[in-house]
Amino acid sequence: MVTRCVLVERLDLEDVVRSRGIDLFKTFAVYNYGYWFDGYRCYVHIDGVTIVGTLDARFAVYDCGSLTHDPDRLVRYVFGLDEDTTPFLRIAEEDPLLRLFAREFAGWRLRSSSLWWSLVVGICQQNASFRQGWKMLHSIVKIYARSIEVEGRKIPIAPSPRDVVEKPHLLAEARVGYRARTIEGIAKAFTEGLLDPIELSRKPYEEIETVLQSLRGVGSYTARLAIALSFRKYGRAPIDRWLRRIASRIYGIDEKNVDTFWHQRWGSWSALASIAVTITLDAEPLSRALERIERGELLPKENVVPSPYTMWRYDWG
DNA sequence: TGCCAGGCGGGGT
DNA sequence: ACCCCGCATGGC
Repeated sequence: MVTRCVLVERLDLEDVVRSRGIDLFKTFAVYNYGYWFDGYRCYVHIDGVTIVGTLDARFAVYDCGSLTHDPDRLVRYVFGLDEDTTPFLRIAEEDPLLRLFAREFAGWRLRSSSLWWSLVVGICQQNASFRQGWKMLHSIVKIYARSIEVEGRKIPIAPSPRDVVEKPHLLAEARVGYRARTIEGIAKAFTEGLLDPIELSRKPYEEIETVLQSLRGVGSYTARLAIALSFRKYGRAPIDRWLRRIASRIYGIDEKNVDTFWHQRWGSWSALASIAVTITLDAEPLSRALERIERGELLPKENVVPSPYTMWRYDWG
C-alpha cells in the first residue's frame, strides 16, 4: 500500500549544521538501511510525517497522513541538531573504548525513531546476533510492504501498530520467532491508546522505564534502548551481554556491577555511550571485539559489512 | 550436527 | 537477591 505525501515545508539548515560541526553523513548512515539512506539522501518516516534530508543540509518535511509537529522543531529533534554533546565527548576523550570515536565521530548525532519502531528494534536484538536482528527488521519492513511516495520516489516504511494488529500473522512470515507475541502485544497497546508517546515523554526517566517494562517481553535493555532512540534521553544505558562482558574486561569490574559503573562514568550520557561502543567496534562478536580493543582498533572499518556504520550499503535480501 | 547469540520471564533457592 | 532454564530462528 502506497501513501501519497504533500510537501509542508523546506528548510535550509546549513548554518546550524556547519556552526555546530554536525556530520550529516554519519548521522544519516549509522544504523540505517539503503532505502532510507542512499549515500546522499536520507528518509525518516515518523508518525505520519516524512523528512527528506540531504548532505547539503536541505530538509523537506512531508505530511503523509498526520502532521502534528512543527516541521522545523521536528527536523532538529530527529537529527539531534540542537543536542550539545560536548559533555559526552569530554568523557569519551579519556575513555579506553571511545577515545578515538570522540575525535572521529564528534559530529555524529543519533537519529530518532518513533517509540513504536524503537521498541521493535530493541525486541529484534533480543537473544540474536547483530546481523540476525537487523535482518528481522528488514524482513518486517519488506513483508508488510507499506510505502510512501515522495519526490517521485517510492520509499518503503515500517508498518504501523495498526498494520501489525490487522495482520499479526505476517510477523511469523518475517521469521521473528517468539518475538512475534511481544511485538503484537505492543502494537495492541499502541492502538488501544495505552501508550501515548507525548504523554510518556514528559514523565521522569524512571517512570518511563517502568511503564515500558510493564509490557510483556520488554525488559531493561529494550526499554532503555527505546527511550534513547525515541526520546533522546540517555540517563540509563541499555546493557546487553556483549557490552557487559566488554565493560567488565576493560574496566576490570565484576559483570554485575557494570550498570552502576557505567552510570557513574557516563551520567546523563549513558545510553549514547553504549550505542557509540557498538558503532565503534562494528558490533563485532565478543571475541573479535575484545581482540580489536587489545590492538587499539577503536574505529569502525569500511570493510566490516554489515556493521552499524556500513549496513546502509549492505544487501539485506 | 549441535551449539549459541546485543533478553526476557518464570520458577527455583 | 540471586541462579537457571526455555525460547524461534539462523549462522557456523
